[in-house]
Amino acid sequence: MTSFQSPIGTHDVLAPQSALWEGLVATFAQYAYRFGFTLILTPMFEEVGVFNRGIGEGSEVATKEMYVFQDRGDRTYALRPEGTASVVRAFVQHQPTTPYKGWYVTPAFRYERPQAGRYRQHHQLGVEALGSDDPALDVEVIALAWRFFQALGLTRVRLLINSMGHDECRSRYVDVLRGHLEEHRAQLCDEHTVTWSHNPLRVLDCKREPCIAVTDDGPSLPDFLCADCATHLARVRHGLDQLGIDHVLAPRLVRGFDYYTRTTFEFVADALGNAQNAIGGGGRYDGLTERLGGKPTSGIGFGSGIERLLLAREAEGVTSNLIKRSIDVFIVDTSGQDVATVLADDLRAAGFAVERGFGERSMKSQMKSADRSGARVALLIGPQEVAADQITMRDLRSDDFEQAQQRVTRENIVGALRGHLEK
RNA sequence: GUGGGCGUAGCUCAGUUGGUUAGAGCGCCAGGUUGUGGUCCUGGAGGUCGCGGGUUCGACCCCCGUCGCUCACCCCA
Repeated sequence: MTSFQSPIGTHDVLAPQSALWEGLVATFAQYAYRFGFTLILTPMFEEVGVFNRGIGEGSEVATKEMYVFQDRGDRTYALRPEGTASVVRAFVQHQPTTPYKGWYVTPAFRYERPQAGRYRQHHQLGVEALGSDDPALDVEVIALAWRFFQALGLTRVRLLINSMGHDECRSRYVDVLRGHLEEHRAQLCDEHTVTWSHNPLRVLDCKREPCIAVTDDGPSLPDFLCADCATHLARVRHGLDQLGIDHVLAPRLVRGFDYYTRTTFEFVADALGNAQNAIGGGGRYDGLTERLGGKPTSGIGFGSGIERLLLAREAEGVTSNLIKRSIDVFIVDTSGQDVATVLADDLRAAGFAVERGFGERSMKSQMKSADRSGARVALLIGPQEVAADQITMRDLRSDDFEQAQQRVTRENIVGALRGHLEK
């Protein structure tokens, strides 16, 4: 019989790696709550229009990378390629009181060729805050991300920030940019000599020398902001300065989704040496609720890729665990399994993480399992202990047989164990 | 979608110009007398050499195809 393996671009995560995921998500949840966000769960698939209208039909993700499928009722759905559109759809549907602040953790799906830091199923955590256009909210969202990265132990992270303006500022800029590109279209890279007029902003994002040269001495987006948008950007930057969050203005930062207005930002991990070094990003999307059929409501959010965060930690050599995931006690029972069964239940009820030997294995063999389990203490139960209604408590970190080991009565074991582990 | 590298035991890898029963380390299991892990010693289990064709007296090795992994371009988390 042939076996199966995980689909292209997907991965199974087992221990001990999975403990890093647990710790990372728990850390994010903790910070999200500190900042006043509550958890939101939305379906992993949506009507395809949620994403087409949300992130923009012309975007790379919507046109080439979505997992679209028909269900048995002939409805057209798509697995979500990012987090924001679903949350905003839910916001429009349920109309919670504002300001609404939700955090999420979710798989995201994009049909692409996998490579370092890029997968067909990856995982994002993020927040969305709707109902206020106060730049102080932008600052909070960015600060949450920043503090979270710090908590993960990341130090080599740069924050790039820009403003897309609102519709009018942006279209004025795009017009001028288009003119500039037309004038210099012959000097653009091979791809953009053909496609520059379709979406001029994309050219800013191009990493090839010719396009960089052309756009470098072209119009700069921040110069085209209206007074309100310019003030907004300035106040966001002022807030970041107040918090000591270093950032640089990145006039060519436009990002891949069409919904952004005003503030956009991206976190780059310099420890990641490849092209997939963006560990998070986001921005303000003041027109998105309307595009999804709701009332005008301003919003801002950010998303971050779990796989990339873990890669960045690894690249920086951060080894902290984030969460404890080891067992406290291993029960070795050579008198049959009855004592172990009840003792394990008692200890678990008392809050200990308990593992035990299974099968009629020798004490030596079970001790070996105890050692490998990482438990600090082994509890030994053999015929002698059963006869005396006692348990032998052995500290596995010690190599001194006499000191490491003591007999405890069955009824005192919880207290003795607690006392020992707290030492 | 395009291109480079790679697929041998659970893991990391050897495998000479194609030549008998395919190896190592780690891991796993069991022993090293009378109930005790981590070091040491001994033994053992475990592989359709990714899969399918082809060349050859003979293929892990050569050729073709295919699947997968990986890296890069593009784009993004």
